[in-house]
Amino acid sequence: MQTTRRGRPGYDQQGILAVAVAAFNEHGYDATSIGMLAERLGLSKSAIYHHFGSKDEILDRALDSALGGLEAVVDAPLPVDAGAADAVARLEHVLRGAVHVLVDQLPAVTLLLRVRGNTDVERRALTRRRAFDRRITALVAEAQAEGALRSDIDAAVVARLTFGMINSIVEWYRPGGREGADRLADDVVAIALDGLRHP
Amino acid sequence: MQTTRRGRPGYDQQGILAVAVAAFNEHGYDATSIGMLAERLGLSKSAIYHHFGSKDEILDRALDSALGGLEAVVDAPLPVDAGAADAVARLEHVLRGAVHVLVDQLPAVTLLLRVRGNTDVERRALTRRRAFDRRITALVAEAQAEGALRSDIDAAVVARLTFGMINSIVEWYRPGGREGADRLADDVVAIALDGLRHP
DNA sequence: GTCTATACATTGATAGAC
DNA sequence: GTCTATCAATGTATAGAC
Repeated sequence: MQTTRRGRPGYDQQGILAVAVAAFNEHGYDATSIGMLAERLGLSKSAIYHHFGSKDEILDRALDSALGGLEAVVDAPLPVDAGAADAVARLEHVLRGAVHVLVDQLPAVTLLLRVRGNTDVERRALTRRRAFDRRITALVAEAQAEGALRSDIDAAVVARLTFGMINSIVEWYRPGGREGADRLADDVVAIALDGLRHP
Repeated sequence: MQTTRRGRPGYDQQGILAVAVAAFNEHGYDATSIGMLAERLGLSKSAIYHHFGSKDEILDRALDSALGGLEAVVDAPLPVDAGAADAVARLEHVLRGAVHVLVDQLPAVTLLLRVRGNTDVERRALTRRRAFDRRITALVAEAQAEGALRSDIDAAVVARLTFGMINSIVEWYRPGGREGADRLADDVVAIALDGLRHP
């Protein structure tokens, strides 16, 4: 890890990455030139190429960070005890975890959600995203089989619509707003599981 | 309207528009060059400039089409009778209508949802989108005031999450799939209003 | 670790013939 | 309504000095 900052004026990869991801989200990856990044960083274009081999590599690092965060949520869905929780409880925990990853890594996840698969880097990221989706769908199907969730809607559709709701948070959530991540996760779970209709 | 096709080999604006929107959605607006459009159309670059003044103008036309469709849904929310329906019924009707517009104008709406506001054309489209969002939020607030919807979640958050769910349909829905638009609208309304939990 | 200078491809857009 | 030819600007990336 060369994340340790020693020389004062110089940037390290993390510093450049943060600025780059912000710029990618503002203007889109393609519309963001290396020159624009250089300007924001107060560097020359070639200084950036000292840290990253290509523009694609910058994107690759950012996407890996976001995917790692999301994968960690489904990899460790156990809240406190090791007791085998039912599928709905695990699903609810995953939904809350995903909201928190979205909020905590807002720029990287935002970038991830806009990837369309036009380059090798983007296609690899999409493959990992699809694997994530399949695990969510399996969890939904399990909860349906347990009789805890309604079974009149296809599990894959449920997974897509529910995560569509969660993912849309990157479109409007800004840190420091009225809504905290915990409250937001409560709202998402409330709508997804119990609906908007007044009880 | 010069949509009427007279000369056989020549393209009209609509024909070019359809190909352009598809390309924009595949590669992103910025990554799609006029040269790529010319190639797909079997035309030269300058032939395209005969139909549209600029690349921006092509985007403008496409976004206007998508926005018009969505605005029509909230402008005429009355199903059959002119009787003043309650707010929940009107909201449900708007949700279903939005799903249908998404499915019917999938390419144009997909493009609209990816706009970030980097040019004047994009900013104008975003302004119209925000006006649409405000009308949805008002409808939700009205339904909450009537006591039909739960009031423990902010109306604006409800509107954003619900339409986040609907908008995410463009990410995976493909015409001709198992799920028809009507069925999909049923699923969205079922989850949003009544939730996933087994009754 | 940063710079200047530059190579080389591609871009959006225009001019003018047919 | 379409073409060829061309422009100026901008893009990614590299070479080599400090």
